[in-house]
Amino acid sequence: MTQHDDELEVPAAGRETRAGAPRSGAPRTARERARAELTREIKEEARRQLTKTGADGLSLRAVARELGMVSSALYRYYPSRDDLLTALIIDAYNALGETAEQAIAGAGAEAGAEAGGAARAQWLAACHAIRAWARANPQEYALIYGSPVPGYRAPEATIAPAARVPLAFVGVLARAAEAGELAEGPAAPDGAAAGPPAAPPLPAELGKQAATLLAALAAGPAWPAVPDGAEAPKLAPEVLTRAVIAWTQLFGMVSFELFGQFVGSFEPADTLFAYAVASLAAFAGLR
Amino acid sequence: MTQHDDELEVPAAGRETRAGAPRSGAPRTARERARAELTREIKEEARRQLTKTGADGLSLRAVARELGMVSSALYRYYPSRDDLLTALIIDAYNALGETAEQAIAGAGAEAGAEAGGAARAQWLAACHAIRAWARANPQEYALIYGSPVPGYRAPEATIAPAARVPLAFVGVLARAAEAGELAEGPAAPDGAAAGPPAAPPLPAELGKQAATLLAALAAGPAWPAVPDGAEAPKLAPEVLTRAVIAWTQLFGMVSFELFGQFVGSFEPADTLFAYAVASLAAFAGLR
DNA sequence: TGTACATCAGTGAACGCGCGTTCACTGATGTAC
DNA sequence: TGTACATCAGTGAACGCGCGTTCACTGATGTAC
Repeated sequence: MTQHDDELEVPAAGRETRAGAPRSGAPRTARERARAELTREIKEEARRQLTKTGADGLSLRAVARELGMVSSALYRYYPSRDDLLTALIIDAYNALGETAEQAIAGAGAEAGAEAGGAARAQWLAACHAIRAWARANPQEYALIYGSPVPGYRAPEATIAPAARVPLAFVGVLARAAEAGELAEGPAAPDGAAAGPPAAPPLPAELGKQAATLLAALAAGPAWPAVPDGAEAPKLAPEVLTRAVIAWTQLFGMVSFELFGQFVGSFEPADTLFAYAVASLAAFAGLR
Repeated sequence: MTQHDDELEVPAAGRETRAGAPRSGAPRTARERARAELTREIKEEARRQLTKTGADGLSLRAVARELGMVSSALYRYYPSRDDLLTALIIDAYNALGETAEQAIAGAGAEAGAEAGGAARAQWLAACHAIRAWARANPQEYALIYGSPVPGYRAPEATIAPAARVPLAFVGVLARAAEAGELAEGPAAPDGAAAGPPAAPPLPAELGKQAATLLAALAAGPAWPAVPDGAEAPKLAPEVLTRAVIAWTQLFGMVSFELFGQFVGSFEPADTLFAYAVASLAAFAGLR
């Protein structure tokens, strides 16, 4: 499976030939170029079909048909249907992750002028970008945040891409903490004036879980979007926990909107969404 | 379709014979009893299979096989696969709705002694009951709150059962409003002492949507769990909107837990869940 | 209470479809000398 | 630069499977007189 995962992205190149050293960089021979291109085309056609049929309607034969190939030819590129699905899932996570990261980068640049509130602007931008992406790519969204495809078990290779969005949010909070833009620090449980979120204190077990996760993040190689600092910034468990809650609210709302739970009530959901996102940014401590 | 929906629950009884008047009540003849029973058994076997295969793995042939019938025989009971699915969906919505309603009723009874906070206890009880049901019936949960089954369009008959949970929550809030248990009334935008939620004011459009929905609820026949009062209780648009946000958070969190987005971080999610639910109850104004 | 007829449940065969995957094969592309 | 061999992409047929739905049928259950 690990071998496959490598092949999914850059199929022949990046693999060792039997005789020589591993090849580097981009494909060189016509064969390798053709292979890389077809691997991409198959994935794109599969994504196109996903749009119409949903995750488990995805059919290798239909993809091959549309590409003018015979179905068995696909097995030169993806060893099974599940591997093709995995590639689509990874792509979707990455696309959404990049969307969020770019929104944050963009909001950071814009809001650079004003002194405070930059982190809040980034947070809101990420939320709105995520919603927009989900609305533009509902089937890909459903693929990663909908009910799991029965019989399919996501391989480890999906974990890192799946973490990009949460990590992006954590990055925003970390920068906010450094810049002193959080309404409530870990040691200041009740700053009355500025309107801090009125949430109950963390239960012990929850605080431990949050601390463990923070430690893992700090130790991990992929602390997000915090330029160069070898040390991961400190973040209070309270803040992380509230961010997680805001995160679940965000995706709960997007899912409800996409999956039709709002029909007949809060539609269009734009205003509700903006209000909710702003409320939960405040809840997370951003001001 | 409307005719079918009637048949799904009480198949032969409740329909008119060609010659006479509509039959009333429970099935009388052996045939009618057998029919009602088999209709139920088919649905239950289908639900059992759902547990293993997921929504679109549901197969009429497999259900028939398990019941020792020939597949075509099922068409005497459900005119198509989609109708069977619809029956399962309606059942799931009703089961979850009833779970929530009973939790509320139970918490109401228990907390009847203490003066205040009854509504808050009911709210929390409903949230925990919903999560427990979802964990106990993950496939049924996925059926109604997961990604929509491609090619299936939910008929109108699902709307009312789907509304039970949100209506139950609204009922709790309505009673809380009457009892003066809400932290923030519609006319009191900033009660400083009691720790009101620090949320931005409602945008105009959102207030209008909420008001429209409230009016529809008041006019509708199914104002929930408010004993007898012909007039629907008044609820501030702000309160309704925040409740909707809490509602999306609840289901977002349950979905994340069930669909595996928490693996490796906040698991077990019990403490996180309790904390989140309490926080958002406060956000909705319950104290 | 008994008979004649109508209704209905369940059968078994069939239609027509689509799927994932394997396998022996051919022809083209690449490599080593 | 040219030839001999190895690698690889794509073909076409096949295996074995399962599905939803239709239809003419039989036998049992129900109803009217």
